[in-house]
Amino acid sequence: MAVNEGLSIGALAKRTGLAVSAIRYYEAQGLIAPWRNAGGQRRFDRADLRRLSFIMIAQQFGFTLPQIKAELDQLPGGRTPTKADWTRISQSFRAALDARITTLTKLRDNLNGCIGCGCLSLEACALYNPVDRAGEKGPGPRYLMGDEPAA
Amino acid sequence: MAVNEGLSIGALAKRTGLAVSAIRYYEAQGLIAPWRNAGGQRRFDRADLRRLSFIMIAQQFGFTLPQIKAELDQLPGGRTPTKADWTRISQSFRAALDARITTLTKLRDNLNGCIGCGCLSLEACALYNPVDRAGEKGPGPRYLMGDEPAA
DNA sequence: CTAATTGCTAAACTTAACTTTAGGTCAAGG
DNA sequence: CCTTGACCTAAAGTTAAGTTTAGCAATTAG
Repeated sequence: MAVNEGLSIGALAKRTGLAVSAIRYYEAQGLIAPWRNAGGQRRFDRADLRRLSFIMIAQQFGFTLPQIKAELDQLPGGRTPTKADWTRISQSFRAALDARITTLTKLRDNLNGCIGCGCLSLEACALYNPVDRAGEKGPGPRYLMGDEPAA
Repeated sequence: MAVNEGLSIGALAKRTGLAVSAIRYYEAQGLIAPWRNAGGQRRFDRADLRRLSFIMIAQQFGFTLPQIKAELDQLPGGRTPTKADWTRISQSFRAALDARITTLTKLRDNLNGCIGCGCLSLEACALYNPVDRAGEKGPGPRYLMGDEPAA
């Protein structure tokens, strides 16, 4: 337990609450990059705890791993990220979040006037030309909201 | 094109913008229940257009098919649903939506104070005992936010 | 020093929500 | 009547985000 030995994957798992397999998976996806000790085992440093924290929170917000990776890739390569680094990357992040909340709220208000009033037919329903595509959430191809109302 | 022949699956697809395969899939999941014509082909009636509309909108809001089915199952079995029926089922729906928006907003505000300030470490971060689990979005098992900060 | 943990890799399995493919049937127009 | 285009079923493939399994190697506790 010398100061500079780094954390094992199990230790990281315990401290974050993530499964060991999940952490390995994040490495495979390029979200973290541990080094290896003499015996070939992964070693992480403290900064990785914060990266994992960020990943977990970002997922709660509904971001995909590639999106999260894009954010994390903006962190400095060489040195340990500072508070300022984290603040910076959380900015663009916040913007995306705001957009998501706005869209959801608009949709809810439309729901009020549209499904709520029983007008839910394809002709002239505001929900069919949606404000924006509400985030490409969920797996698999996705054909959202239509076209040609009265073909 | 007699008044009472019902719509073919292709017609439905064209009017909703859904893929034919998606509509068949919804039937398999019990979200719609077309009848068959003499030749064994599916026939839908106009009410199904509205059911599909509801499905599409509900998905935009982030609901899963089982959840949507639960709502649709509250529609009257025998007769064609009325405006009042749709209004009623949209109520519980709206409540869930409101909750989702609230959670997201709270999280965003925490992001402000928490990641934004650089405090993103496991000890004493408000985001680690999250307000609520933010919706079981996304496939696969999910271990959310932790425990035992300083084991 | 040895047994019990913990870690390693590669590959297969899981869930949701569909799509694609393969091989055949039905319906509508000319 | 025949040919196209729409439909049918069943089964397999797809994506995301992991988990599970199998068979070994490295660490650590006693």
